[in-house]
Parts: sequence; C-alpha cells; structure tokens
Amino acid sequence: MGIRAGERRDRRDRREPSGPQAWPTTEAEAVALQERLRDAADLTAEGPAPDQVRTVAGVDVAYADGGGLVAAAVTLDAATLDVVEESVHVGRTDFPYVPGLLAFRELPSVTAALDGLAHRPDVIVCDGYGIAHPRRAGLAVHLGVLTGLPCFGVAKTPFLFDFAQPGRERGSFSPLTIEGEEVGRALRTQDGVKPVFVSVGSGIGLEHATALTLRLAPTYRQPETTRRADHLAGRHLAASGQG
DNA sequence: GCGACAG
DNA sequence: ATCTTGTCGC
Repeated sequence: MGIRAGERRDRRDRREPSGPQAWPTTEAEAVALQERLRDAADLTAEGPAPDQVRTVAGVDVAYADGGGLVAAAVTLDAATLDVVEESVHVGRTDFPYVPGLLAFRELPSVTAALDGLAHRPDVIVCDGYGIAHPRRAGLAVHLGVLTGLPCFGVAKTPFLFDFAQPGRERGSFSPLTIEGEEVGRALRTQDGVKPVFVSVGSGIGLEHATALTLRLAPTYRQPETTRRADHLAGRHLAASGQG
C-alpha cells in the first residue's frame, strides 16, 4: 500500500534492490536526491526563443483510485498549436502526494509516456513548478535534468513564495520571490483571469519560458500543452475502466 | 508546537 | 488530484 505522508520506511522494507540509481521510496531519500538535482539543473541557458521552438510537449497525469494512473504526453507544433503526436502510459504509483515531492509521484509514469513519443520535442512544459520550490527542485527541474531537454513549469495555484497580483491584462506579470530571490512569475494569460505561475526547470530562461507560455495560451488560461495532455490522460483513464 | 502546502 | 449541477457571462 505504499508509504504515507510523514511515514518513514527503511531499506529492508523495500521490495526493489537498492542500486545507486534506485528511485527513492522514502521522503528522506527523495529530499536527498532533490538536493543533488538542484545542482545538475542548467539555470544559466537562455534556451530557445519562441520562434526557435518547432515542437513543444505537454505532460500530465490523471489518477484513479488505489494508485492507478494514466500519464499523457502531447507534442504540439509551436507555431500552429496543432497536435503532432500523442503518447499515453497506463501504470500506477505507490509514492503518496507530498507537497514538495510531487515529482516522485508523477515522473516515472511521465517519462514512460515521453518515451512513447517517436520524436524528441524541443521543449517540455510541466503542470507544476520548477525552481519555485523549497529546494529549488520542483517537477520541471527534475524532468529537465532527466531528459536533457529545456523544461519549465506552469502551475495553476500558488505554492511557497511571495508575489503580488499582476495587472489584469493578458501579458502582465509580477515576480515570484523566495527570500528576495526571483524564482518565477505570476503571468496573466487572458484578460481578467487568475494568473498562472511560470518557473523554469532547466535549459531555458524565464524570459523565453514566459513568452512561450503566452504563445501557448492564445485562448484559455492554461497553455494548450497542458490542456491537451490533461484531456488525453482523463479521456484514456475513463476509457480504461476506472475513473 | 500547529498549520500550510504544486498535483 | 478527485468528488460534482447549475449557472453567470461573452
């Protein structure tokens, strides 16, 4: 039944042998890995400007009861926003949702879905945070390091940072800060709607991540990458019985 | 010490 | 995340 938030489990309780690359199964191991990933992220690259991005992939996960899940990856043409290809992975997770450790719950299945794509996208957009994270190692940092691709996050709700409301017009933004350090932006993608929260993961700077997010969200609050992946995962979960 | 806390 | 109907507005 997996571990629960706040629960510890020592080595001999694991079912999998503990190799050097073993995926963490306890909170302590997960935190230790994040502290190494934080240093492996490329936070200096400007990354591709929107005009240089040909394809961009969105990833998301839909959950059933008991740990069952469907991860989806959808690649879009960055210029037209047409779907180029889709991939789903039906699996499960035993890692619980713990704020700050979301990557350990979602990424194994997300990477499996990405592996199902025939072509590597130029950029990946996550549903969650990058460096706007207590250890600067959110989902997008983790996935960027794992894939070696430019990666950033677009989240829907605030996490652990300070920010002021941006102007009401599409394109307005304000900084997300942690102890005075800028870790992302609250970005208004449509006039008068709640802002989304953009933070880089690895291999792309905040300027390009912001510009690409706006380009990916011409009509709705969330970028089309996230919407497409969200819908694909949900559709597939419903079709596969559970939900 | 007790909450709050991406999805 | 997920559970869920109608409803206000363009």
